[in-house]
Amino acid sequence: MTSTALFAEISALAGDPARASMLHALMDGRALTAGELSRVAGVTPQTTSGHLARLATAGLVSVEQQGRHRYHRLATPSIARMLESIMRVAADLAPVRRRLSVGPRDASLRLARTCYDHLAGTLGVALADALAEQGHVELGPDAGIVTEGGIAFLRQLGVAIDRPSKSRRIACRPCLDWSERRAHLAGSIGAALCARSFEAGWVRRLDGTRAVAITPKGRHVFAERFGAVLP
Amino acid sequence: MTSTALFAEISALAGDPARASMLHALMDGRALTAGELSRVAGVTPQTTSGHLARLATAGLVSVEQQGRHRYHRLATPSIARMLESIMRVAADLAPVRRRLSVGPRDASLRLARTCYDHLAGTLGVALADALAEQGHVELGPDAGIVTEGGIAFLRQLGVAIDRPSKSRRIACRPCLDWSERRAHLAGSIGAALCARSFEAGWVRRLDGTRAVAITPKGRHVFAERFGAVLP
DNA sequence: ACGATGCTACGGTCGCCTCCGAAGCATCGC
DNA sequence: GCGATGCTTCGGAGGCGACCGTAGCATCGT
Repeated sequence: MTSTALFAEISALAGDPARASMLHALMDGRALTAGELSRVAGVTPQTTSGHLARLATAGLVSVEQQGRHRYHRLATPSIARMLESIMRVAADLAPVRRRLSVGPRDASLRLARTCYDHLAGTLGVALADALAEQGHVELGPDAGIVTEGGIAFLRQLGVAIDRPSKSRRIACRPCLDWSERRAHLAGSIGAALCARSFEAGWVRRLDGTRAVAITPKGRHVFAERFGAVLP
Repeated sequence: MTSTALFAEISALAGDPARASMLHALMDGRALTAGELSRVAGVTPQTTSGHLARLATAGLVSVEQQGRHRYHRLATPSIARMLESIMRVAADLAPVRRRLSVGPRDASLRLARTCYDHLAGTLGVALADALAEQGHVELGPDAGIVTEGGIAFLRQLGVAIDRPSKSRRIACRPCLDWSERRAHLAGSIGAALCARSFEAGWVRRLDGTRAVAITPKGRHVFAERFGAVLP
């Protein structure tokens, strides 16, 4: 198995529309059953089973059996990053092609959603902008930095931040997504902020999708404490 | 054209072994002719032509005609990052599968090579380690920071660094690659360091591959100035 | 002008892979 | 126990796409 062949195999696995839909659905970091993924992909359960078997043996998804359900999730965070980067290219290429479908079904996704382990969409960008505006983070072209004040600010709001032992500073990863085409906070900081948002009830998951709803409490916190401008 | 369909299309384009080889070869950021790519992929010119046409119309590669040659390159840096992230997943998955081929042909690639616009391989990792050791950069799990001393140090060596206007600090992007499985410097800093290395004759490109050779002068500079430990 | 080189267009073959229907196995609820 | 649910395996039909041979067009060197 040469390096290129494995590369092609992984890409080909992501290159089927049905499997792409499933991987897309798993991008929020949750574990979904084969039946749910079947409905998402729009194919019959037996076809889905075959797809999931291939994804599992390749190591892209991990399977966990619970009773008569089999829960599938992305095997590693690096796979989520890979899917992210492909979506990024797709967003770059979309204007050249036809316009992306912007139906009402996408509206809630555009406003706020999870991107594997962090918040994305208008909300994610607004939070990143607000944190930068207040001097809590500094966002560069390749990466970002959480300032001393930012660490204190986030800790005060209950966001669990692990400070690296050696460094006094914390670097964070920006993530460009398809809807806003702007940077939002990813990496461990983004994950901690997202986890805290769910824990504190600032956002809650919407039905069975990647979309999240901003609660009244969350809207207040995001506006008053973070200084984020939300539509 | 819905978002998922475009995602699948891009993945499928990268999912063919012949096209994967071509994209792999283009990862060093240079522009290659159809004939070169044909030899790399191991297929006939007419098959190559078809593949390149599909890659070009999709927008993954851009074409530039010069005489009777047609030069192809990756259309955007985001595409290089996408390929990088797929290679990263492939490297993660490789131990589970069979061992990667580590023939003598790969030896020079493992020692030093370009990764689109920055240096990778043992050299890339050694430079990153040395810069971190000397306190010129601080590498975190998600991103890194170039310190004030690091900026001065790199400028002194002729590395062109654009300091962002607003921030006093420069964040940089780490890149994990398949051979070392360790972080090396990517992003604008990595690109500047790589460009300077070619310009100053510290490294030179090896025949027609991604591999680069470390010149005697380069070996001296990397060891004495950077403090990098090279085999 | 002439052949050589680099690349592309067309037509046909072949193989892989996606998909579903039918059937089988495990688990859950009653 | 017994049916219902969730998922998988098997088998076959269908279609897409990769590949090459042949042929044609543009460009370069002499």
